[in-house]
Amino acid sequence: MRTVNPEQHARKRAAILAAAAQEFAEKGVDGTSTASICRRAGIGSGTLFHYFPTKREIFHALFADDLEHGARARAAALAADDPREGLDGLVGHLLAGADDPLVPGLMAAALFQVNRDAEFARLLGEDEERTIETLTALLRALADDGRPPVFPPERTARWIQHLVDAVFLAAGDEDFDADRSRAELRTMVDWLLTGGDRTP
Amino acid sequence: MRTVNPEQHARKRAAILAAAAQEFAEKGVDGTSTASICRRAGIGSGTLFHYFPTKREIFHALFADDLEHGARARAAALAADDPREGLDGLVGHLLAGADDPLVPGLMAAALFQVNRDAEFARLLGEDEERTIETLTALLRALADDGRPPVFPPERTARWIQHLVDAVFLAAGDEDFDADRSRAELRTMVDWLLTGGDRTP
DNA sequence: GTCTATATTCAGATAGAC
DNA sequence: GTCTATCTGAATATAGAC
Repeated sequence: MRTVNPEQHARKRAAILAAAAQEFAEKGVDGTSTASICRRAGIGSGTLFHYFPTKREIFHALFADDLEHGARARAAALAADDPREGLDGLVGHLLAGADDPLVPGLMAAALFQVNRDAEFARLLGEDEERTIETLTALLRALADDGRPPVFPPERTARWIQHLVDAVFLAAGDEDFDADRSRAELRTMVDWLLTGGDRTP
Repeated sequence: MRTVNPEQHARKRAAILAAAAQEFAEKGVDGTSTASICRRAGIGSGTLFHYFPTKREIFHALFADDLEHGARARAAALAADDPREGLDGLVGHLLAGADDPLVPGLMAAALFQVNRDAEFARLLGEDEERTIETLTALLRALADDGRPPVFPPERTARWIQHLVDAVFLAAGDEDFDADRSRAELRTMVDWLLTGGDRTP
């Protein structure tokens, strides 16, 4: 009998998600029809629903895949020798992908969906919570090590998250330069961590 | 003959905008029908289109009204005796309204609309540009006065704008506290302006 | 109430793995 | 040769605009 070929399945799934991402970024979730996703992916509607049960789940999967990478990045950050190194690595991971041209459209679609789709809100909310927890733990480790941040660890963690969000928001700007923004963000994080102290 | 009563007209217009704001925040521009705005405002569809030519224009008006306040705030900031005072005042103005419960929904709707409605994008884009110009001018004045910011004036201005955006984004969070966020933002702006120097 | 748009289902057709 | 993964596109159901 014929069996599932995991590689082939994964490849096609990824192709469908890529097509869906373009559509969602351009027209949002509600404005995108399953037919247009099928057209772009070059498949029939039956195939689409063979891979995903509903349109909403396609959108969720688009983000859920990234969240798994996030979990690994958090684990790596906590396992780092120096909390400061772990923190830098995690921030670097959070900023990855900021220069993807689909970011502005997908960000708008996601922000909109968070207000209307409770399950999606939970999905993103839990991931953000985990990130805050990890950042907070790293900041506490630094504080215990005699390097306390400017605000309390939990609030500093929130602000690092805010700064990352700000970079993603700026990604839609005319003159956005991902590398420059990343460098400036690092300077600001550095200040949040040290208050400008230059004691090595 | 019967003449328009400007006060009555403005009152009704404001009432319609308030009803529309709720609908747009909940369901976005495309998801909102003119019928639902009429229902919430307690008016007939004929009345709605007497005040506004199209649904899109209602959405534009919602923001255009605020932008006029912005123009006045910028003028006041430039006229201040000390650039630092003008800057603080302008930042305060930009943060006003962050605790309005409709902010998360309207922010999502606006961000989405910017990607799809060129005229709306121009409306917000020009206002943002003016704000950046004003902030940049104030920062240059400070620099000429021997108080240069951490990044070049133009980039520092962008970051102040980004930080304000980030606070608005955070307004949807569970434990959002507008006053605390405002205070923290002021601390960070303070650092952007001085690099942590405590020379008075 | 009618009518359009579109998410989802289903009955089949094809083809690869055993 | 059989069985199932994979795919298709017409059919269905339904929501919402007018």
